[in-house]
Amino acid sequence: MSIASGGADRDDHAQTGAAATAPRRATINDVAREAGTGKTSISRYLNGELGVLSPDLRARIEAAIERLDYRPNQMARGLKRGRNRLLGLLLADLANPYSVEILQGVEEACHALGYMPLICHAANEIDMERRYLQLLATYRVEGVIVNALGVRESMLKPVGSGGIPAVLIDRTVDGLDADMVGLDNAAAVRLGTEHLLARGYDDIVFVVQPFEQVSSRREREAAFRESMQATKGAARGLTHVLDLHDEAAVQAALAALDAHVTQARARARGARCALFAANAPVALRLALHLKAALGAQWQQRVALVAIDDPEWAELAGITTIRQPTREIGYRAVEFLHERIEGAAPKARAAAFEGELVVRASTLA
Amino acid sequence: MSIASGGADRDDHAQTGAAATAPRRATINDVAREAGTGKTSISRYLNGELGVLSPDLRARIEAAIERLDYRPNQMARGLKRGRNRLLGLLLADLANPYSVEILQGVEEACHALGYMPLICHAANEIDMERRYLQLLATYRVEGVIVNALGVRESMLKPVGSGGIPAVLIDRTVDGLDADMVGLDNAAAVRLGTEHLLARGYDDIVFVVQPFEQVSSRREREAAFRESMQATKGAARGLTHVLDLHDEAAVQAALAALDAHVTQARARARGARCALFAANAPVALRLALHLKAALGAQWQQRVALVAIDDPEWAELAGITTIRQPTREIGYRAVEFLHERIEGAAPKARAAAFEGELVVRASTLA
DNA sequence: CTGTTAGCGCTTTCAA
DNA sequence: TTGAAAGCGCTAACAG
Repeated sequence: MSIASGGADRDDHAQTGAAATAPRRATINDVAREAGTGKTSISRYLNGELGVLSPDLRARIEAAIERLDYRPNQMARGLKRGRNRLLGLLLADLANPYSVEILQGVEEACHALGYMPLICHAANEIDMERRYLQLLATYRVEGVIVNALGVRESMLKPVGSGGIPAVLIDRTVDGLDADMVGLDNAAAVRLGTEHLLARGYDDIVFVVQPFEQVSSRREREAAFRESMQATKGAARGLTHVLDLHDEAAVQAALAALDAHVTQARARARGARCALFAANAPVALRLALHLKAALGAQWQQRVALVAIDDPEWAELAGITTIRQPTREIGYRAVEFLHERIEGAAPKARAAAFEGELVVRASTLA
Repeated sequence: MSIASGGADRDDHAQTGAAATAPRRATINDVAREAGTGKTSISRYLNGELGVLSPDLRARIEAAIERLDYRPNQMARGLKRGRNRLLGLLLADLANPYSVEILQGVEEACHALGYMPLICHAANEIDMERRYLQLLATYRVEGVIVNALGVRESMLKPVGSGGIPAVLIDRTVDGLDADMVGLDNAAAVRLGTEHLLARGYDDIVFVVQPFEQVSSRREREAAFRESMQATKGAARGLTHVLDLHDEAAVQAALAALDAHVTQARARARGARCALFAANAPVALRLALHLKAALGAQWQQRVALVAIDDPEWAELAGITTIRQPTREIGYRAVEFLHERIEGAAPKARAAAFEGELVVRASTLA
C-alpha cells in the first residue's frame, strides 16, 4: 500500500503514470483556483513576499494550501530559477568509517544551509566515479563534493561544461585547482611518530595502502619518512604497502611484516617495535592479523598507532590520531556554498589538525 | 576555482545566477540549432528511438551533442514526464553500521534499476524525520525507503497527498500498511539463544535499547522471552534495557548488569552467564564496559552474543547473528520499484534469515 | 522520417 | 495590490 492520503480526497481524472489510481498532487494552479486568484499571488506567497499581499488574499491562500495539502514542486522551481539546491557528494568507499563521518558532517551542513545532498557511492570502482559524476551533472547539482579514488582532471571535466563548483575532500586531484578540505597530514603523522619515539619505540613500520591517485596516502608516507629522518636517534623507519583489495598480496605483506618484527626483536633484546597504520581500514587488517598471530594480548607485544579513530579503537586499545571528520565535511559544504553564492575567490584549502588519542597499545 | 570547462568555450551573455562568469550549459535547443534540426529529433535521439532517425541526422545530432558537451536536464525531463527517478532514503542513524550497510544495498540497487537515491539522515531526531519527509515530497521523489525512529502514520501522511509509495526497513509503523523488509527477528533470536543454551550457558541477559516506536526491538525482546520459556531446562532469562542516549541511565544499567552477573556466579559455582545484545550499538557499549570491568580477557568470563555483525566483531571475538543487510536494502528498492511501476499488490513483507557466526566469545 | 505545437509547475517581467 | 503572459528544458501528440 501507498502512504495514505492526507489531504482532501479529491477524485481527479486518472493519472497518466503507471500507478493508475494515485490522486494527482495539487499544483500551483489548483491552489490558485481554490483560492480564487492567480498563480502569481500564490508564488509570491510561497516566496515570502508577504508584504505585498492583502491580508484577505493571504488568508485565502493559506487556507487553500492547507486544504489541498499543497507542496511546491522543487524541480519546477529549480527549472525556472536555475538553482535546485542539490549538492552532489561522491564517495569512494562507504565501507570506510571515514566516509560515513564525512557524510554526517555534510548532511548536517546541508541541512543548515538549505541544501539537499545527492549521495553517490563509487564502491571503489573508478569507472563508477565517472558515471556518477555525469549523472550528477545531469541533475544539475549546484556543486559537488568529491572524495574519490581515481578521479582525474579529465574525469571531472565532463561534470560541467559550464564548470560545476567543486570541493575535494582528503585528496587533491592533479591539475585541478578546486577547494580542498582535509587533514593536515604532515602534522598528524608527526604527532604519531613523535609519540612513538617519545615512548621509546625505535623501530617503526608505516603501513599504507597503494598510493594510486590518492594524494593523502602519499603525503602521509612522505611525512613519515621525513619525521623519521629528522630524528636524531637511531630509530629505524620503514614503509610497507598493504593492498587490501588483493588478499594474496595482503598475506605476503603481512608475512614480511612478521619477519621484520621478529628480526627486530632478535636484533636487540629490548627492541620495541611499533606499527603505524595510515588509516582505519589498514589498522583493522593489522589488528586482526596481530590478534591471530600473537593472541588476544597482542597489544602487549606490538604497538599500533593509526590515523583515523574508528568506533572499535577503544575496544582494541589502539592509539589513534583522530580527524575532526564531521567538521571536515561541514566545512566542505561551506566552501561550496560560498563558491555557489558567487564571489569566487582563488581556490582555498583547509587543513584540520588531528588529535592524538593515546590508548593502551602504546602505554606498554 | 570551478571545474574547468570541457566543451567549446562559448561566450554567452552573462548568467543570471550569482556565479556571474559561468558559461551557460547547452540545452536541447542549442543542440537542435547546432545540428540544424528540431528539438524533437534530439529528444528522440536521447530517448533511444534510433530506428526512427535517418543515419545522416543521427550522425549530425551525435556530433552536435559531442561538440556542445550536452547533457539532458533530468529536472526538466522529470517535470514533463512526471517521473524523475529520484528515491528518498530516510535513515534514523548513520552512526549505526547497520544503516550504512543498508545504504550500500540501496545504492547498488538504485544503480541497477536506474534510480538516484536522495539520502536523509535524521540523526535520531524525531522532528527532523518529519521535516525530511516533507522535503522529499517537495522533490517529488517517486518513492521512499524509511528506517526511522519515530515516524508514525501521521508523520508519513504529509509525504504524499497522493500517497508516495513507501517501504519500511527493519521497523513497521503502526497503522501504516506499507511494504516491509527486514530480519526475521524471531528466528534470529532463537538462533542466538539456542546456541547459548546448547553451549551450556544457563543464565542469559538480553540487552536492548528502549523500545520506543521501534518494532524490531520489541519483537526481538519478545522472541527472547519466548524462546527462553520454550526451554525445558532451568535456564534463566532476563531483559535489561540500555538507553544509549542517556549516559547516567547507561551507568545504572551496567551496574545492575554487573550485580546480576556477580550474583549468578555466586549462586552456582559453575554458573555460566551470557549477554545477548539486541544490536551492534548495544554490543559495543557492553564490550567496552566488560573490557573496562574485567580486563582484556573479558571474553573468557562472560559470553557475548549480538544481533548484527559490525566490522569489529572478529576483533572482539564476539559471536554474532549477521543480517544480510545489503540484500535487505537491495530488496527494499526492488519492492519500491515494483510498486512504482504500477501493479500495486497488497503490502508485502520480506523477512530475511540471520546467520550465526560463532566466535571465541562463546567457545570458552 | 521530421518538425510544429502544446504544455509539465513554477517564477518573473510588465501592465493594470 | 494583483494578474496575464512568457518562458526554464524537455517530451509527446499531431501533423506533414
